[in-house]
Amino acid sequence: MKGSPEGREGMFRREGMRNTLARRLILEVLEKEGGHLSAAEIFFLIRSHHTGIGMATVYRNLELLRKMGVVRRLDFGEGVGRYELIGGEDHLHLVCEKCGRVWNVEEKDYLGRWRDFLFQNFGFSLHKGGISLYGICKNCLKEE
Amino acid sequence: MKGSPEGREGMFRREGMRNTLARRLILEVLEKEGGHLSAAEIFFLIRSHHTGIGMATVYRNLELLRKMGVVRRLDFGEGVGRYELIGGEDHLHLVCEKCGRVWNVEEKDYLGRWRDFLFQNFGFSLHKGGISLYGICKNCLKEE
DNA sequence: ATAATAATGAGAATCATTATCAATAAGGAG
DNA sequence: CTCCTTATTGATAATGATTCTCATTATTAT
Repeated sequence: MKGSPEGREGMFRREGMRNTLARRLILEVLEKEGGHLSAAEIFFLIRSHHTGIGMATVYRNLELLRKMGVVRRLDFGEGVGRYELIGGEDHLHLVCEKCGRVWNVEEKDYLGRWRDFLFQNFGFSLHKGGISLYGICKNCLKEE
Repeated sequence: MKGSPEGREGMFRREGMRNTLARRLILEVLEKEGGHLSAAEIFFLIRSHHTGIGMATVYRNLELLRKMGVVRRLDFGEGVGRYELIGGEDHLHLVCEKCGRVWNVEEKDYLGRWRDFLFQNFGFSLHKGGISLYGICKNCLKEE
């Protein structure tokens, strides 16, 4: 969506949607910060420069952007939803259950074979991105 | 833990833990019902036979059992935690984002190779069980 | 049986998220 | 540019899941 010809302004011009400040700011934060941000984190990052943006608006628009296929909601089992922009290389999330860190891994080969396998055997169409796997990371393994 | 020589009574006998009614009932429900139960579901299943078991007790003991390595907490992104007994064959959860159904898949081969790959390349020790993958299931693909 | 204390139930408290609703502002028409 | 329609907003209340509090109860070692 980032590099689409219509650009930011046009992105919301369908179906009577409007190109509002809040939406621009949310996308801006997601682009600049990258990573996996919670609604609250996005809210406070925006608040540091623009007062008068409400928490509810952040939630509403994240849900809207999700439905539009622009962002993806992630759930690392912390009890908080996290959001990332869709686009760029597909990647896995390796979530460490000890330290809570999340490692992005860009890997196509195994993931592709895995996807084919699941589709052929179970008719299950695995998502392109946003796959999370749980375990213990390198660093935490050392400490044991 | 199910087939351990000490049995149910002995399971809690370590570190000053006690073998209480609530704990026995929670384990019983998890065994009988199988599947992936939420705390609320476990609570109501117990309540149907035994009044006077509190919600807080269910949560407390599920967390305890998790720490003991007896149950696993699952998160399918519904905003509710789900619990299953650890043990038996390792399996994957294929979570359908359309219908919400969860398909248990017992598969060792690919999963094992995948685990080896992640360990060798990233030093990441993938969990034995409780891995969830998101996508669209067979049935929902048909309807599109 | 008794004493020491782990565990409990009930309800309050917390945290993330969603719903409500009057006020605001985006964008098309003139 | 101004006016009008209505999508969107901010503030706040409401919800739902989970955790905390604390006086009471029940389990276990003795």
